[in-house]
Amino acid sequence: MSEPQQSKKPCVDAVDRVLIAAEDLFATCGYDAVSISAIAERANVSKANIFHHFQSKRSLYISVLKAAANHSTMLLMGLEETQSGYADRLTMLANGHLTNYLNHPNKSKLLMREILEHTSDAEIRVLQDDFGRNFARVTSLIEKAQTDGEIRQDLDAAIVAVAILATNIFYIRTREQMQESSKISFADDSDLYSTQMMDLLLNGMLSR
Amino acid sequence: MSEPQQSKKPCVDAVDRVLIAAEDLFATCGYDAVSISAIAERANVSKANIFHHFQSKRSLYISVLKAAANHSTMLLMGLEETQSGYADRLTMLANGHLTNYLNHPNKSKLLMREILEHTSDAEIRVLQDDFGRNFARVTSLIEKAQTDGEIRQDLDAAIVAVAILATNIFYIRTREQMQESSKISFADDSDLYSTQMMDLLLNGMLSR
DNA sequence: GTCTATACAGGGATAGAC
DNA sequence: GTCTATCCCTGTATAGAC
Repeated sequence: MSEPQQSKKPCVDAVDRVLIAAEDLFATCGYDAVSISAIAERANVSKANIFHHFQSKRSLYISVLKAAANHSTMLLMGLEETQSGYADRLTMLANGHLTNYLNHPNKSKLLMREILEHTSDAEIRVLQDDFGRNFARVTSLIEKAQTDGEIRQDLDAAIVAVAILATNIFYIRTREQMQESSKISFADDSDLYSTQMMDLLLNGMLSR
Repeated sequence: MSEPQQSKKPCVDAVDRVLIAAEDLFATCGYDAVSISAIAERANVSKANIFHHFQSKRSLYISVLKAAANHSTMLLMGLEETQSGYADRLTMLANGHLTNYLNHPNKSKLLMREILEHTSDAEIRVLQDDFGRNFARVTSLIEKAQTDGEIRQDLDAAIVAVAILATNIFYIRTREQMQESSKISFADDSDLYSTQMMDLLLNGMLSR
């Protein structure tokens, strides 16, 4: 239907360029350390133009966050219907969670910052609730596995969920530091990390 | 030797009041969101006075960070000499790590932020190196446990260390959110959390 | 050591032409 | 929709009196 864009150099329209620049800068430097001027410069637009499209700096930030959230939210869907055993499903879940984040480092940095920080802003509470719902979904998957007897029934399902998510998040956030200090075999091999960690979580670390 | 201080209301000298105020504000709001004026107001001194004692905002921040690091660093010491089995030692380690952070939320927030973020600042790299050394110490404790046969030898010791630290850090950072969403039994009982998590890590989650 | 006053840069946001 | 120019405020930092 629409004509092919007459490729100007940017080739995406201004709003998108602003959103991309903002995502990048906010993710790297944090909200307060980024100025509208910096975003404008990187997006090749004027400051005033940004304020034309977004009511305020904060609302631009919220837009960026929402885009990131939409992108990451529906990862878990479809997992409930898989046929394989629960251990496999949990492994797939952990792996999917991890690679999604590694593939979109900016979006994940932004979301994590807001989820781990305790904000009073209503718009952001929504994101935290999103996360809470996803967490609950993981928990209930684990509960099913317990009913089926595949997972120990004396464990709190939430503890298991925390273990899976926590280790993933830690890995993502500290990967770069680990790479520097060498000696850590899984630092630049997320599959290796994932395999070993799930082995530990599933089977424990004590010798038998 | 020294005379008892003639208790003025503050009862600590200006520099300390500034450091305390700064720690509190930086921990809660982050570096960029805190202004010298805000610190001055809370500490009951003038802006200029802060700049008299600290060369710049950044150097004040570094001072606060260093104080926090000194306080938290030598937690692990003495653990190598304990007599009990490795499983107990690791449990004590995890527990100590956790309660230390819960008892000093501001210091831990500040340190975590800087450790998890990838900074280029040389002064801050020092803190990250500190953390790296502590991490290495935990790892080598685990390696000893493997040599003794108490812990599975097919596991990478670093994976075990990551699992312990990651779950603790996640717990600390998300405790408040968990408390809101109820249904999470260990949200306001860190001992319960610690016990259950170590049970999971030591024994795994699969039924047998 | 502590203050008041001030310099000066950069921030967010608006006005108005094109 | 996009720009240039501008407003006003707040931020860090300094000067100089006490």
